[in-house]
Amino acid sequence: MGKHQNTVGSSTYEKIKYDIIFGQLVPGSKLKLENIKSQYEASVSTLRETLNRLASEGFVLAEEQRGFYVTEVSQKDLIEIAKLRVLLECHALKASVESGDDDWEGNLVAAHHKLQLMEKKMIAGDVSEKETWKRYDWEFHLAVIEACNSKNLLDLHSILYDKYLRYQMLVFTFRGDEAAQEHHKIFEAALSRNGTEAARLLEAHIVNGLEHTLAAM
Amino acid sequence: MGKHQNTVGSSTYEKIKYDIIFGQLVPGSKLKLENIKSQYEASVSTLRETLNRLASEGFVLAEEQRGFYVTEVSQKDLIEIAKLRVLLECHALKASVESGDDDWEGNLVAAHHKLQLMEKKMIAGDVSEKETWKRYDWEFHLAVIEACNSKNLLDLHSILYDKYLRYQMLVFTFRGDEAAQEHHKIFEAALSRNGTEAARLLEAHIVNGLEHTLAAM
DNA sequence: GACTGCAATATTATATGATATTTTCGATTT
DNA sequence: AAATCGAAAATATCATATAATATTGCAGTC
Repeated sequence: MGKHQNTVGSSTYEKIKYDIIFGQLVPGSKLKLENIKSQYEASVSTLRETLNRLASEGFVLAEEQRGFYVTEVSQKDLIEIAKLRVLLECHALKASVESGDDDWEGNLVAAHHKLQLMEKKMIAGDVSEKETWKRYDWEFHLAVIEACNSKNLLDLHSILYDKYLRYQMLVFTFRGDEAAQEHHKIFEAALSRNGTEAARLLEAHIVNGLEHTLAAM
Repeated sequence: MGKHQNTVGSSTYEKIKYDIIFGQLVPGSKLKLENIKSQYEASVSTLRETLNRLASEGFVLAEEQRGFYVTEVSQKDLIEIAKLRVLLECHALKASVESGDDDWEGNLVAAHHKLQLMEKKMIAGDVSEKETWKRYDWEFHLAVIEACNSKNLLDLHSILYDKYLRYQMLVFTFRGDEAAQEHHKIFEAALSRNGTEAARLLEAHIVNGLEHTLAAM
């Protein structure tokens, strides 16, 4: 089967990226190679490959001859990221809504359904699966824009989403019912092929999330 | 002085990136570690760091346990990149024109002046310095958007510009007078703080370049 | 006594060559 | 043809050597 066994490199990449996004590695802290070597059980060379990749994506700061640091966070940076996400995701949404086929609709309906189920659980007070919830949120947002017909755009969006997510995790507080309703409205507008309206709703959704996070910082 | 001596890693990064952008390394070709090791005079580990960085940026394709390849080119990819450049650069331009201060104006005037001088030379038939010309083109486009007040946006734009440049170099033909006039109009609109008009002109400039390149592919 | 500049030392990052895995490809067999 | 096996080639990983940066301690000065 397609179950490809992971290399040490790719799995440490996943782990470190995860730990940065979910706050296990604190912003600004130094990533001393000898320390993280034991923590992630990989050799220096492998770690350097990983850290160079993460530096390209902006999760790590690589200072020549001085080592690696977890990227700092700031309100300004969050605002920049949110604005860029609005710009790219709304653009992708409009393109996607225009050219999405039946497969796209099917995927979208499925992603929305799963997200909705999870949101109901969380609103009911069960916060045990916030991990899964975040995955479903990602899958929903991706499903909406997936038919935009631009791999380059989807790749950029993916990184921006993760950066935005990092800030959300930093000050984790559930927006609950409000966000769920916004998702639902976006879903309906997209499915009825009203790109302009869906983009408007998506922008509001992101901006609301931004303000919520800023207020908690 | 701030003249920091380069590490092997950063200089091989520059070299390989340069060779990809300027077509020295042909699209799709395999980057066998032993081969490029002698060509770029660096060890396997150092090269792997470099190639991982370039893979994050999209200039290299890293296939797990199968090695590294120079990213392929295609008309579809070029179109995607041009569209994204329009989206990001026009957005940045409008923000920049709104908030640019005197320093921004000064920089812009200088960059435009230098570009213009070089364009005159090239139109007159001297194609010996296309290297410098390209740098001035970059510096002009950067100067226009530099006051957009978003490091994240400028970083993304920089990578997109390089990807676009790669396609231009692939089919190198000088658009000459036409492009020079477009630059001049963008410059005037930006300086007179007419963001909407400048963005419209910039979009046309990029789209014209795109069509020129597509036609030559 | 506190501060500055300098040298010796310790720590850390960078780079390398060697080793262990994995894949590729051709020869052989079914 | 398809499948299997094994040698050769390539990648992934590691431990170690080299080079740079930070730190410490000590004189000399204000």
